[in-house]
This record gives sequence, structure tokens and C-alpha cells, in this order.
Amino acid sequence: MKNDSKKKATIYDLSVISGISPSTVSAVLNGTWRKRRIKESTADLIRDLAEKHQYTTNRQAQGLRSSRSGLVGLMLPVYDNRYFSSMAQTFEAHVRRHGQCPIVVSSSRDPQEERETAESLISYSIDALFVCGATDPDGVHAVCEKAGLKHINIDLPGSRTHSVISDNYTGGRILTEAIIRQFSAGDPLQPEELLLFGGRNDHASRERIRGFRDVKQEMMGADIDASIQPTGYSPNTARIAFESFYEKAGRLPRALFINSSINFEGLLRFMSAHPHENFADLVVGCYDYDPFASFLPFPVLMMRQDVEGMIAKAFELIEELPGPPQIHLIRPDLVLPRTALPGPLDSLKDID
Amino acid sequence: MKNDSKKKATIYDLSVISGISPSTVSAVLNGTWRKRRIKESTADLIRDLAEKHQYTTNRQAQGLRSSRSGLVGLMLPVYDNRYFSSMAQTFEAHVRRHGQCPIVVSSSRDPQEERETAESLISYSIDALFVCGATDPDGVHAVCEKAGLKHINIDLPGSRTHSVISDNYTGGRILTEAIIRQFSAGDPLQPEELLLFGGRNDHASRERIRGFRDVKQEMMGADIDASIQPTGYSPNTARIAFESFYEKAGRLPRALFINSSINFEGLLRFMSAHPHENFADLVVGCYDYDPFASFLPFPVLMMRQDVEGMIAKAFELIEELPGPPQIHLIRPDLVLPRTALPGPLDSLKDID
DNA sequence: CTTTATTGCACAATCGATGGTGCAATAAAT
DNA sequence: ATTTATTGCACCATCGATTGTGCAATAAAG
Repeated sequence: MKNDSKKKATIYDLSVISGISPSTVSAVLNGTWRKRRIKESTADLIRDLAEKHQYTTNRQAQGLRSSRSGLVGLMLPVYDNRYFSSMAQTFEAHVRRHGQCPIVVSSSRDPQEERETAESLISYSIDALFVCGATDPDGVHAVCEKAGLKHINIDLPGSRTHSVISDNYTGGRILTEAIIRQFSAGDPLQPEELLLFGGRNDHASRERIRGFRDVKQEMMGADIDASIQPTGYSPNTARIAFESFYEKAGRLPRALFINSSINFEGLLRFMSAHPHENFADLVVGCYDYDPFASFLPFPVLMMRQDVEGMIAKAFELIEELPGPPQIHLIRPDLVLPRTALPGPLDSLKDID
Repeated sequence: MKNDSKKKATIYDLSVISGISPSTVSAVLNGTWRKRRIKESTADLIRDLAEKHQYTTNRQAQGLRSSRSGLVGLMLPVYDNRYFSSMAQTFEAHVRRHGQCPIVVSSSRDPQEERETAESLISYSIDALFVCGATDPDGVHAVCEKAGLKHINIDLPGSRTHSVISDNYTGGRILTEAIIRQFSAGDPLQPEELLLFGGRNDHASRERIRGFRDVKQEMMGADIDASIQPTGYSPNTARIAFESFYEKAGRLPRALFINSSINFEGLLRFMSAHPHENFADLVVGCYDYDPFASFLPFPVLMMRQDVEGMIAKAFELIEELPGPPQIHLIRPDLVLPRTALPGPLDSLKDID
């Protein structure tokens, strides 16, 4: 219970107190002591001492010497939506389960910031980096490569290392089909009544759009060129797109395929400026799942990306990096309107 | 452009190449060179060299020597809701602005995990810790104190160091009043028709409940004991509470004060099992803001906690720790139904 | 043309943990 | 009773950056 107030105990302190050499103390405390043929009794002695003095190893020193830090990084575009925040939550659980420390940062979808963020994490000697939703995964790859850092892409694929992503084409198809089926045979949806909003020129958007178009062709026999309204990933550009459509057409389309929950927030902004009636017979499909969105006053179909599956697969792959880069597709699930799915929070014990 | 592949350049490498001593190189690269009276020209030379060899300082070594890491920690209960994820987003922006590296971890509202998480962060020599929504802030305080680590409480107050929290009493009052005012004078809300669900026995819940009760007394002249249904912070316990109320009463209360968006998800789960009609004339007030929740098919009033304000205040206070612990209240804002507020995402530039 | 000040930098110890190597003391083999 | 093996641990260099100190070389003062 010695509380040498302020300063943390080091192996040297324990060494002096016990008369045992620092290297032996170190070996005992980091578990390599059997290999070094340390007596069981000495080990016990040191462990007791460590306990008593509340020793914890200085990870900076350890990391400096061993060039491994125990830190595992996750680079996210942003935190503030349900998809990425549950990504963070799931990631953290995995990393902690491996006895390491998660370090989550966001890089705002800016290629340069992505590279700088990676550099910055590398300067802490992180052991691995999960690159999620990067705008320029290959740029980040170059940085990691040079530093000899294990890394993997999630959500958006790169061409230089393994990627684990949502099966966007299939997801896009499923969602589009589900939207169309929301309409009765008596008054079926017409090609020009179903528009896709959001996204940009990235792999995910392109694949979703391809699925969207293919299904429209197959089910409706046609598509129109103007049915794609890429607005980037921001609420406001999406809002503006909705507004300008509304200006021209005098109403919203009967059905919307919205490319992400972030863009969906653009629709919310539009809604706040227009009365309920405009949304009475609207059907929305959104490529992302948000529990609250699922209960909006009009039917909302959502694609829930399998975050748990993606993270798990990524952890599996990151250990076996050799071989040509592959893209692993993880199938997302369609979530019907008015559905509240359990999430990472449900596994927490709740203390009252 | 020398790419000595694999290994990162160190000050020793630059020293050898330039014939200048490591200490001088170090001084130049960390900015203390003027103090050391290094010639401007030598400094330039070294900086060029550093640039050319893509030198970045090894933060582990730097941290070991200086016992400061440049890491600033944020401990969250969970990531996965809009309140905490925007906390993370805002926190990160502040930390990066100070040239440091954010490290965000969650500790599941478990006092022991909170302490262990703190210990773990301390072993990385983090420079400061923001303790957000901790179940046992004073337990975490003890750990930080012993390690001489600057820290501050957010969201839930502790008694041993400064705290920055939402003005829960006022917020509770405002929200309760707004809920009551949603009902017309012709058919006013009765005390037994307004119930509070969610929360537990923590400071925030207690204060909100106090505000809730006070306003009910003042505006309705009465309250009933059974009007408080604490369910902890989990969707499922909240769902069960709604179900069991519904079983007994045959319907939901006309108006609900829900203690957090997490508990609100419990209502969603309840809703998914019951037809629309049950919610036709429901009014909900929720102490948290979520843009999608604001557009549900019944009026939803939300209290938006001023995350930006809280984080900013916390950063201000953490620098001047001496003095008796104080609690700083940050006023939350009432958000009317069908409101989509801008968030941290809006400040990102969007590249198309 | 000395003496003193100033400039510019090199040296070396240090932060805490790790792991290769070497060397006693004890045990086993001859 | 030697020789050989094995056990148990101490020594020391090392990871990369920081910082107090010292000492030349140059400039300023006398």
C-alpha cells in the first residue's frame, strides 16, 4: 500500500526494494519469465510487490523498446452518425478483447487529412490501422506501407490492400426492389418517380447506383438519366437538392433512394421547412440504418450494414496480409419500416 | 526523397547525414532551437533534411523523456448515440486544434471498467483526461489524482474535481413545461397523464426529476408518486417499463418525459410491437436531441445539450485546476418538433 | 593585443522497459 | 571427486528524444 505519492513505481523501484535486478523484474511482469528460467518463488515475490506498489508498466517505454505500442487505430470519416458510431463501438470492443487499446480518430473525408492523421498515428507506433470510409485509401496505404504498418480498408475499398466493405451492389438492388414493392399494383411506381439522392463518386455510391439502375430496368423496364442526384455526403447539399427538385416539380418524388443517413438528414431539413402533407405518400429507402429514422411518419426502408461482421472480418484479415489485395463483401440487411434493432448498447450490463 | 524503406528516420540519422549533433537536430525539430542559440542557417539545413527524409518524431521516445505524450483522453459511457458521438466529434476537433491527439474510449457505465480504463490511459502517459458521463467520477478521480493527471468531469459531476454539466434542473423544467403546453386549455394534461421514464439514481436524473416534479406542482398543482419510472440507461429496460405500463393501463400515458435518447429507443421497440393508433395523440419530451427523433409521427420535444459549450468550458477549466471543485452548469436548449439542427458535420468541407 | 562576452554547438545522462549474453551456484553424470 | 549440464539471475546495450552543462570559436570591450 506504499503510496509514493505522485510518481508511479517503475521496475527499478521494485528492483531496489526487492534486491532483484530490473531485467528480472521486467521479465516477471511481462510474462517472459519462464523463458528466462526465473524461479517461481521469485516471480511470486515480484508480483506481490508490484501489486502492493500498484505498478503499471509505462507503455511509452515499453513501446519505445519493443516498437509496438498496444494501440490499434480506427480512422473514421466522422463520428456523428449511427453507422460510424456503431463502427467505433464495435471496433473498441474487439480491440479491448485483444488486450489492446483502441484509438479512434476522424479525418473528415479529406484525403490530405487522412494521410496526416495516419502519419500522426504512426508516430505513436500504433500496431495496426483500420481505415474506414477513406476518400483516398490508397494514399493512406502509401503512408502505412512506408512505415511498415499493418492496415486494412473498411467501408470503402482501396486497390493496394485488403478491403472489407458492404455489398453495395446487392444492397442497392435489395433496397430499390423493396422500395418499388411498397407501391400497389394498382398504382405502381413509375421510373421517373423514384430518384436517388446523395453520395458522390466513390465506390460505394457507384455500386449502389448500379444496383439501383439495374433493378429499375428489370422491374420497370426503364430508367431516366436524371434519376441520380449525387450531393456528396453532407446534410446541407442534400437539402438543397431536395429543395431544387421541389421548386421545379412542385413536389417531391413519390419515392426516394437516399444514399446515407447523413443525406437523410438533408431530407429532415427540407421537411422542417415544408408542411406534413408533402410527405403523406412518400416512401424512402435509405442506405444506412438509424432506429429513429425507421419510425418516421412515412414508410422508411433501411439497409443495415453489418458492422459487426465487417469488423470481425477485418480483424481476421489484418493478421494475414500477404497475397494480392482482395475485396470482401459483407451482405447488408434490409430493415422494414418501424423496426428497432438491438445494437452494441444492448450487450452492456445496466447497473441501477 | 531518400526512401530508406521500412525504417523511419531518427534524429540520429539526420545527425549522421548532416554532421550535426543529435541534440542540435532535436532542438531544431522541436522548436527549442532559439533558446539554444542555434544558427538560423543550421536550423534551415536540418529542417530541409528532415523534410527530405520525411522525418517525424517518435512520440513514444519523446513522451518517455518528457513524460508528456500529446495524447488527450475522453472517456465516454458509450459511443452509439447522437449525444455521445457528437461529444466525441466536438472533443476531437478541440484536441486537434491544440495540436494534440485525441484518444476516445468507452467504459460502459461500469465503475470498475471506468477505473481500469483510466489506468490504462495513464499507462500511455496521456496529458489530460475528460471524464464524461462516468457512473463513479470520484473513483476515476482517485486514479487520476494518484498519477498526477489533469482531469475534469463532464455530463455527470464528481465531488473531487471541477465538473461541467448540463443544467439538468432547468432543462427538466423547460422540457416539462413545454410538454404540458402542448395540450390545449380545453383538454389539459392531468398530473397522472404525464410520466417520466428512464434514467437511474445519478445526478442528472435526479435533477431532471426534480425539475419535472416542481413544474408539475406549479402548473398542475399536483404530482403523483408513480410518475417516475427509472429504468436505467438501456433501451430494453425502458421497453419493458412501457410494456408493463401498457399492460396495466391499456394504453400509454398521454405524455412522456423520456430521460435520454437511449431510453427513447426503448419506446421505439415498444412501438414496433404496437400499431400506430397507440401513438396518435402522444406527446414526448426527450432529454437529448436526435434529428430523426424530432420528426416522428407525434410531437417530440427535445432538449439539446450544448455539447460545444460543455467541451469548450471543460477545456478552459482543465488548465486551471487549483481551487475547490466547482460545478459549471451549461444551459441546454429546447428543440421544437420537426427541427433539424446543424451539427458538427456541417463544418466539414465536402469534396465532390 | 589581451580580456571578457557572446555565439554556436557537442557531450552525455536520462526517461522505463527489453532481451542478448555471461557467469556463478547447484545438480547430474562420469 | 571431477567434469558437464542445468538453473537462476545480473549486466549492459538499446529504443529515440530531451536537456543541463561545458567548451571552443568568434566578437566586443578595454
